[in-house]
Amino acid sequence: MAKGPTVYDVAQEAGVSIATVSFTFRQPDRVRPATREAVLSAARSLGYVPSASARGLARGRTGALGLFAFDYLIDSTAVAAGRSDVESPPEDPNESYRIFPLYVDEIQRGVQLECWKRGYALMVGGGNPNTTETTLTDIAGRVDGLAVFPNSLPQAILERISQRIPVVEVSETLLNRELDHVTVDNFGGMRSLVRHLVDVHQLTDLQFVGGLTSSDNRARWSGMAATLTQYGLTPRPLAQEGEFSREDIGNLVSSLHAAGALPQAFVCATDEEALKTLDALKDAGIAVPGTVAVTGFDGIVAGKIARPALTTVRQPMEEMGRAIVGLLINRIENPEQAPVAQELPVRLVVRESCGCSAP
Amino acid sequence: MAKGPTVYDVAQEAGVSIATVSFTFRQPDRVRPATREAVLSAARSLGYVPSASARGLARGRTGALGLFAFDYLIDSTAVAAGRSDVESPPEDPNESYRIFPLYVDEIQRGVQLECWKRGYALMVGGGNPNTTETTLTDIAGRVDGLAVFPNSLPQAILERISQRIPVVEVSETLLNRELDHVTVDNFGGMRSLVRHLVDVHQLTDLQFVGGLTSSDNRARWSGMAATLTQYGLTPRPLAQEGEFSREDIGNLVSSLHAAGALPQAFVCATDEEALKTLDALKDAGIAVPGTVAVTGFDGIVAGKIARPALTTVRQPMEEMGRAIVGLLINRIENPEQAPVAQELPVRLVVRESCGCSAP
DNA sequence: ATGAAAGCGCTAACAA
DNA sequence: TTGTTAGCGCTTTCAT
Repeated sequence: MAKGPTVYDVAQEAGVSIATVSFTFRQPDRVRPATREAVLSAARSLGYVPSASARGLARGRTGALGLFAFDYLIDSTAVAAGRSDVESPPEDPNESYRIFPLYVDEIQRGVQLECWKRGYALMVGGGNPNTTETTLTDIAGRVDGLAVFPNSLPQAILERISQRIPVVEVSETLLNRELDHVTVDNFGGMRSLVRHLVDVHQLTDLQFVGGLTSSDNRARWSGMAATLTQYGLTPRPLAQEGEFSREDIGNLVSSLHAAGALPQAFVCATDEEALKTLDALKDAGIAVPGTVAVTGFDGIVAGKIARPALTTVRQPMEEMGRAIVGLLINRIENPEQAPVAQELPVRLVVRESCGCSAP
Repeated sequence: MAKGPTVYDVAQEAGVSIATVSFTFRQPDRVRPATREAVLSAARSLGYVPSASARGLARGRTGALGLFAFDYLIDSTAVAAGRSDVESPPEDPNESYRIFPLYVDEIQRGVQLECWKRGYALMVGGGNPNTTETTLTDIAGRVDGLAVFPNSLPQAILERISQRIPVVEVSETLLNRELDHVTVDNFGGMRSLVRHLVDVHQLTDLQFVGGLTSSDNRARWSGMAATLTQYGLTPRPLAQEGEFSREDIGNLVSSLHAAGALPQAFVCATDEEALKTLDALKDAGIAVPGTVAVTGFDGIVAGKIARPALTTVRQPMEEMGRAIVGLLINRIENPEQAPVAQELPVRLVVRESCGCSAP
């Protein structure tokens, strides 16, 4: 690769100064048409490609945004297990994970589209258990703003980066509200869901399933609790505080079953937990929605394919991605503004697992 | 965002020169341990984040790779229609496309993983019908190498970029073999598939379905033709040269059906076409695999969910992504080397649509 | 082992 | 309208 031509080469070829070359690209109207043509054709014939590094250095901004996500290698075996109609044994290692687009992917898509639309380039970074500080500052040094998924990187590093460039968080608010972030109406979504269960299906005995580690989950739980209270009903207490594994859920189900104390519905904090619950219930030979209903939250694709299809609350993932970019750009242009928390609406998606019949 | 600290600030704080600061980060062994500590702690306390732009300018390389893909908004309605067990009407606009990860996504994943592993940052770019030259050179100016999907951008632009930085193409060889590219063993894959159809299912009358516009498709077709010839069989001539739409396939199927001239199998060039064929056959009330078999090529996820599940040839997408990055980095480090064409193996995936029974 | 200094290619005052 | 020029922050000889 020969070192490419620079502004100097183009300037010489066109018989103008480098400033004129720069203007021609940045503010075409500032130069006389004839000059512009000369520069453009010189650039074209030379195969000139402006150096983003040089420009970034000079302008103090890179024109790129970053997206940092944890490198989730989901074990879809567990997810797939809930779907009786899909072959379960992975055919080869390549197919053993990521059968469906995940939450993260869908948001990433929104981020990409919005970035391009707004004229920003997008750098994607991936965390993994041993993300070094170097990797991280490396990407931080390349962008004008960074979007991060919850838990995708240590709080200390996050803090440091956010001192340097705007950072927006998805869902979670780790750094005490100093950062912009986008969330969804978890409380309201859960309220709609619970109302559906109570009003339409006449259910009164609901069990929440989900850890209370994320703020999303906490909001969902409180939405459920508050709504039931309005009806004069009492939600079943939580089984545990932390994350629920497939095994945890299996144990929960069997002990409840053994005690003859099954709820009328398992209201899960996330689709993933709901899928695991579907799976556990199936193992225990308990009919869904016949004997007990199950609901999720998120709206991931796997829930749509599951049988029974999962009733859930869908987050507007693509919109979230776009909103993230909007906040980032807004803050880049407007650094001093107070932190913004943008809340997006969710939508109840009624399918089969709540007791409604298939369309 | 206060302008962040620079090498100068760190140097001053640590009581050394900027060169020493640079060395400390680039070649830690070149500086005395005590010095190193001083610099590191100064950097830490100042919250120093090196500027990628400055570094890129100075070194002549950005340390980033680019991936450019067409912004495929797949109409999954057609795809979903082939699956009788999945609700077909999209619930909302957000769900009307991209139900499953696409070919492109899976490759992108491989690219991401390999980039991070090799210490490169990744910029993703998205083409759309009106990608301007500006957008494009903009991304070209930011990276040390670019991976492009076929048809994701005009050949003229591609040519220009490849003059400046290494470019590797996925599958297609547009620019007359001047570029590195990765392909898969389309010919061999099709041979395995045809042999399966002939040997196991005793089929002798096969109809190819697919446009001959891509080199992948051409290789698949010739693999089929050559293999049948070896058996002394004759492949059905192609119905048309260009791309096959759902409607084209519908017409093909009905005219064949009306003429009582259905083949024993439709061997499709891609999974997407196979899914459309499944769909068309279903509309025509023709049983698959009972009356006629159908096969695809690619191994996209939707084919696995379809009913009957699609027999196909799977491309090692993640591997392809990794290979692309490998070629790119190799050429960056070794610019003068002759163009490389790396061919990856494929694997026959027998499912139901060929007549085999579900596992 | 460390410092001085010359760029890397571009932008943006400021002049002309 | 166009040219001059001083950086932007970092790397990298070349001295010391």
